[in-house]
Amino acid sequence: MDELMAQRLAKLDQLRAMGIDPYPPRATRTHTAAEVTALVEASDPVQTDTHLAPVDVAGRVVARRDMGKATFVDLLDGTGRIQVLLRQNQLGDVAYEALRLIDLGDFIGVHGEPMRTRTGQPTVGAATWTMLAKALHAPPEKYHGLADMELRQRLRYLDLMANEDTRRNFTVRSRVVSGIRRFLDGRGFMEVETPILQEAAGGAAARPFVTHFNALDEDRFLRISLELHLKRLVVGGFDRVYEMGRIFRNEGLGFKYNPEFTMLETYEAYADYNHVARMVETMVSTVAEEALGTMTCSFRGNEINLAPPWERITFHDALRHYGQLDLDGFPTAERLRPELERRGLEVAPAAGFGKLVDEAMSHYVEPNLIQPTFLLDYPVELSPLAKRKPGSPHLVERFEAFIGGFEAGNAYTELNDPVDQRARFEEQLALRAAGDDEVELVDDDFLFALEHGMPPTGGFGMGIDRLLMVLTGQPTIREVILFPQLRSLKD
RNA sequence: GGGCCCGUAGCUCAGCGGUAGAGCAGUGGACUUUUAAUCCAUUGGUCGUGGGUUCGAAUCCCCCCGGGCCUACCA
Repeated sequence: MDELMAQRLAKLDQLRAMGIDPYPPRATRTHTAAEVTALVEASDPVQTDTHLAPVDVAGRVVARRDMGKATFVDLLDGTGRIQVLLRQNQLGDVAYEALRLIDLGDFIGVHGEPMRTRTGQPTVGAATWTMLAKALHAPPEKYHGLADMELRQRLRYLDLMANEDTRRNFTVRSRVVSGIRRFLDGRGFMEVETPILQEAAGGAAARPFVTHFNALDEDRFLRISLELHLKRLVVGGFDRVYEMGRIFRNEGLGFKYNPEFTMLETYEAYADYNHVARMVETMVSTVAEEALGTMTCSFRGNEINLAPPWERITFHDALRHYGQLDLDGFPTAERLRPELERRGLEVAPAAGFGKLVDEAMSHYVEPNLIQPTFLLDYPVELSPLAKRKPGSPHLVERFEAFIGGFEAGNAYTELNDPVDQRARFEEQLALRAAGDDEVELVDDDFLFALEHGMPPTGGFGMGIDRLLMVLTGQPTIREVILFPQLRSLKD
């Protein structure tokens, strides 16, 4: 039925008949592909008879060019490609004939001298070869790679095998994540882990996933943010904490949405949102420089420069500037809604002032914030966990960071007044009663913690996946998540 | 959830009422410095699934399955 697989299974049998284990438990490798290339580059660049000491390389067979009594094979390992040259007079007739049993996708090891070919290509001239692991399926097409989006996501290993860009994106992701940890650790932050299964999912306005804890016969919610637990730790006396971990929101899929995504949150006692802004622009630009070698990147047709300082503009000024909308003239939901409707914006009937303002901002301001920008001082209705701005009781000390036209981070001077916090939760409750089901829930346990005193604190949150979209220049979040959510396949 | 588009060989794609095609991969052959190797020959298909229209369906219509883009809610 599956003829290609049957052929490969037959080759397995032939290998075993020759006394060769097609899946040996160990491999010998003295050099990676990159190391051999460097070794050859560092030696006499002219092709000569000078002999370098033999090396052992190992990798997946990704290309094969059979020339009769000489065969070229390209091996791919974690560091890149290396060409090997297998010649009948070097290997002997039996070992050379056995090359028939090597297919694309197999892992082999080669022992031989590093050399250059006539064209100067660094190559290992094989003295012997070893089967390391036989593949039973053919790899994707060598030139076009794996292009089908669905296959690339469902069979990510094939995507990684075939497409160098994919390998690069996830390599960058790894470097960015470790770079962020290094940056924060270097500033005296302590990494902590807080519960994913929670009795109440708070800290953000989003629908949670629900699961059930059998032993206690109680429902649990998967966390939708990290905020409330991290602040409890600040109450407890950990001055600088952060967590980078998966959070879950029971919402739709889209080019910038995956229901599980990685969130970074930091909390720094004795800092405010101005401190945080300086830290964020320094952190993102530093990490970009480390991971990409540059502070500029290309995203959705724009060249983005991440070098600090980033642009700063207040929420009010931005709406005035980009939307010709002056909130001073529309201070309540009752006044603002008809104005937005007059302008042709669609707004939910249950939307309170906060949601209306947010809608206006998303429509007029957000798409214009291509270069990194801090949008400062949000309306209090939109930010139930942020501290009010002195002298402006309707504003809070909050910023969102925008890059490439969408939100990449969110920060505030944390609300540490437990009485005000309780009042804000209750305002959210009123919104819920009015029909908005995506609001902050009252969290009495968190309030009890705040009542014990939390120092003035600057907090920050950032979607790592979205940052990665910008840094790698990928147009969809699925390109920076190894295994994005997909509908399950039914027979 | 709504709109538009896509599903053909292991992979990348043509074909869009009249005998199912190409390139790569595979198989056999030639070739000891190639590198998208080249050259000769050749195997391989329930055309996503199920129904319908038709003398005849990969092609037209409908249902379903999966995916992509746009759109709405959420970061």
